[in-house]
Amino acid sequence: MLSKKTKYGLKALTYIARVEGDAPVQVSEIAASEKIPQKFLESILTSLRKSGFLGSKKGKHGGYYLRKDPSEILMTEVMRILEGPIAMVPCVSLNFYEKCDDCPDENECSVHKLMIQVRDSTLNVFRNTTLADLSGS
Amino acid sequence: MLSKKTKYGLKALTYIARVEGDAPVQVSEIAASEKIPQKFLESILTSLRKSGFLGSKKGKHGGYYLRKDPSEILMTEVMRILEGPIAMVPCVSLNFYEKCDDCPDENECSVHKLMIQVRDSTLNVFRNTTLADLSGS
DNA sequence: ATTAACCCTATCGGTTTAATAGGAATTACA
DNA sequence: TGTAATTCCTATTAAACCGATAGGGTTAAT
Repeated sequence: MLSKKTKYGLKALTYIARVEGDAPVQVSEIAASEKIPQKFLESILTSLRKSGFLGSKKGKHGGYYLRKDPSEILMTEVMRILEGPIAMVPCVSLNFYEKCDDCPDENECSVHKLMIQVRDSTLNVFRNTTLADLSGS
Repeated sequence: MLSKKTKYGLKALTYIARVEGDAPVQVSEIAASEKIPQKFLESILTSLRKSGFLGSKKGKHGGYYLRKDPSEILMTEVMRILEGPIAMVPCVSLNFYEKCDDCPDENECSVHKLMIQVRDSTLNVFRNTTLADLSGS
């Protein structure tokens, strides 16, 4: 299941990408427009800022803005920040690999084989989708 | 994340498919061989029995057996029983659809569009994989 | 009768998720 | 210079879910 955090984060990024003029976009505006609890959204935008996707301007008339062109923001990167590993099991994760306690040999594990296929097909989607694709009509 | 329940369930099904002669396979044997907590595994096999994948024989020398040929057990079906929806959000789920509270129009939701792609690519894997594929060398 | 196995219900501790609370720091602008 | 608007920071919470365990009931082979 996609977490609310990820869902809200993606919607917020899309909103900013669509709206963006020169002025930064305020949390309150995004929250109201996308029906996202404001305080929760604040924490999500913070993590997107800390990971480099967003910049912020403090104080009155402050807000958030994209630090890259939407076409350069890949879903693989966004998903890994918001949702964590893309793979369904750590033993097939490229960025968050962990060995299973049980499996003596990954190559003989039926789950391993299946989950590699799922990972690859999902990666194929995320690698070929950018924020520009999401925000475009 | 794939739940332990699903992981254990898949491993158990694979084990049964590989071992199967005429005699049913015992929970204790699967649990020991695959390093799965036995009581937990019992509950998993129960749900696989109730959903028609497995049959059981009670009493001494009892156990579980497949009710269909492995080549006829599709991952789509197994995953839906063990893990639930294949889609990452209910609003793109084929079998567990739910409308989002927020979204006024699904067709304009960027998350919706992205998650349809992910769903389809994952479905494509599960629809083309059977237990025979998992248990085959 | 005894034993081995599945079957059923309940419970529990831990973790994660989603959200809220309260204020501190910063900036625009009158 | 003061006030309002806004991001920033830390802490807390309620609920849900997950993984596992407990304890026995039922069934069947020998």
